[in-house]
Amino acid sequence: MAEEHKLPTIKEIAQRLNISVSTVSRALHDHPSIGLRTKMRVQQLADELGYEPNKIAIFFKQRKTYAIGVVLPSLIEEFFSKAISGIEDVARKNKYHVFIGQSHDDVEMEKEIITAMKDQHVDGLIVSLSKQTKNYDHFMALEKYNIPVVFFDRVPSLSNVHKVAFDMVNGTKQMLEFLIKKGHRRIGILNGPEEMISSKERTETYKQVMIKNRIKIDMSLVESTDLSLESTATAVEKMLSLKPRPTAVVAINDYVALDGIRHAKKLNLELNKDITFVSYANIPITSFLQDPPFASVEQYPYKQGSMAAEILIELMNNSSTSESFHNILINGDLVIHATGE
Amino acid sequence: MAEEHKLPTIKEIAQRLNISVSTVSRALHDHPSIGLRTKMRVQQLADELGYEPNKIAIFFKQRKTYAIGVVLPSLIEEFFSKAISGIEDVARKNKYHVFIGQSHDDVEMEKEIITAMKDQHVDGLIVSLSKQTKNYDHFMALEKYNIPVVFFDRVPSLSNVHKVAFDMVNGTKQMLEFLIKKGHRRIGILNGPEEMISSKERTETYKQVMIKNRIKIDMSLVESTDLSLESTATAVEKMLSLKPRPTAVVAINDYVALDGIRHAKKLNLELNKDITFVSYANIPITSFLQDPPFASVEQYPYKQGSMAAEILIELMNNSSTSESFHNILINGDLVIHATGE
DNA sequence: CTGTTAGCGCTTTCAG
DNA sequence: CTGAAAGCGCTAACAG
Repeated sequence: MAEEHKLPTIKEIAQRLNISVSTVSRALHDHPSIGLRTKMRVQQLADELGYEPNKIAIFFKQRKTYAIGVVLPSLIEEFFSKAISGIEDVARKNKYHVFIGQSHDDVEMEKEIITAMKDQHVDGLIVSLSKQTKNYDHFMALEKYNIPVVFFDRVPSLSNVHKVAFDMVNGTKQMLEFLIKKGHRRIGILNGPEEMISSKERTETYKQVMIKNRIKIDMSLVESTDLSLESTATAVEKMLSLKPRPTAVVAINDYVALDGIRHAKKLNLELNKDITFVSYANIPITSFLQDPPFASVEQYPYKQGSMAAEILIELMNNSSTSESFHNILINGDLVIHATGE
Repeated sequence: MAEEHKLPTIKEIAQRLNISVSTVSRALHDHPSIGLRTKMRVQQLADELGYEPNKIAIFFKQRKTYAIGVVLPSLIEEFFSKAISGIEDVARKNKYHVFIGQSHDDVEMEKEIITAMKDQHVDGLIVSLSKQTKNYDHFMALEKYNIPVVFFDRVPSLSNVHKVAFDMVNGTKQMLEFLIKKGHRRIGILNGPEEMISSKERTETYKQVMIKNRIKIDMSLVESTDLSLESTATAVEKMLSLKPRPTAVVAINDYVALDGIRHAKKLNLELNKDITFVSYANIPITSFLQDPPFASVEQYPYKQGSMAAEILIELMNNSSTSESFHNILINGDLVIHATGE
């Protein structure tokens, strides 16, 4: 069945045409210094034989693979799969291919993937950090191989790296101001793990907005979850048993918000009346939900991905000049889901 | 910043040690015929210099890339991202890397990706077809390059290919028998595009089960959607305006079922009483839904992915013998979501 | 306009 | 036990 047809090479073309391989190579590349006659003869024979350049040989020779690696926590989160689409589109436009690796929020896995990608000689990397990652040595080591890295969404707390991230400060301000304008004074936060920069930023912004609006800050209104089911349940429970209960809660993401909503319903609280939940958007089917969060901040994952890819491509082209570091902030937009209140 | 440290090669090690490259190569590979002394000297210097083999050079030499390509319609569907995880796990265990490409259900895109992967010299491919794909020439062409292909989930209607798919006949039987046992006699089908094998199988099984249960077949109870929003809306509308109305509806997937459910509610039908919806599972957050489908058939995407990968790896190892074709059917299981009825 | 030659890094006969 | 040499397919500097 499988005929061991070894594929034709420029060498073979050269022999058949009684010319040199370099001429063939040049002809195939439409080099200006090749005579039209030979060019055509070569082209034609190449077509006849079904010649296709061996990309691996070319990669080897050029020291370039036209591949970019993408490392992220999980494809299952719609946020990331949308980001990938953004990356892919930009990559394709620039003739690059994309390798994807999932860290599943495990640092060791993340390191493994990075190593694998370095071994495969990707020309550059786009990374969203695992939840566990606190040390960035495995990324810094890539400099040695001249592999540029652009981080997105979950970015390191370093200034000497390239990154694209959601503007948490601004997004959170929008949310809080929105709630305050609606009359809420007692606003809770269901925050993420304290190690994540975004969590810190959320807390800081919270304080800042409260001060600006002359609302006294009550840190018992800020609960953290490591995003596991149990931890989230505990946080939600604590939050809803506070006295007095918050009238609005900002959750780190839609899933956490939904957990809060379920719990509130169990307590027979009327949604968007006794208590309002808002969050940062990351689930697909809000429209099918009975009680969606009242509003969420859209984080534009496709845009984050495509911007990261654009920056990376720029870096790969001017590998020489690493003058300054990109630090892009993506502005979120408030989207209202529910009606009522 | 970026030091042009070119990476050490075996040649360099050889020179420094005043031995030949072949000896270095063998020493590094722990070849039995190399003296312990030299072996150790080489190993040590290699460590000192931070030597790492140039994989691209090796790929080039070995004509093998240890990469497998995965082509599927969309990562955003949880079904596929879970399948990927299955593929990745098996691949990693066998030292393979995974390239992913999304066809976005576009044949042209699918062809492009296949070409790109062929150019990158992947050692094998795992594919779930785009909705549009009716002609399989671009896959058949891969034989020429000795790239084996394993299809999964959306597989071609050919017998001379390797494939892993959900057992639609069995899954549909389970569903229908379940409904019939619950007393339903007038059962509708919201089917997928007629070109998809699975749709045909669903219809055939429907007829078969009806006959077996001595229920007269009414083909007006079978509606098709091409899965676009409009088409689904139309199909749902037709289905629910049939007289008499079906008391149960089997939908091709959860999204279609949810559309049906929404529409039924608009008509003030009581769910799981006036009308019951069931479907084939593919959404993540059933537990958060107000009115989930009453039951769905779990299709085990992770398992489909990992089995496809295992078959592929087997094929890549014995590229010689393409004796017979794998044709695996995965059994679904009925999962009840709602209570009541 | 075309050919010769060297070489990318590594593996692998074939000879010692 | 070790070395020399060829070669994978392609590009490009150099020389006509």
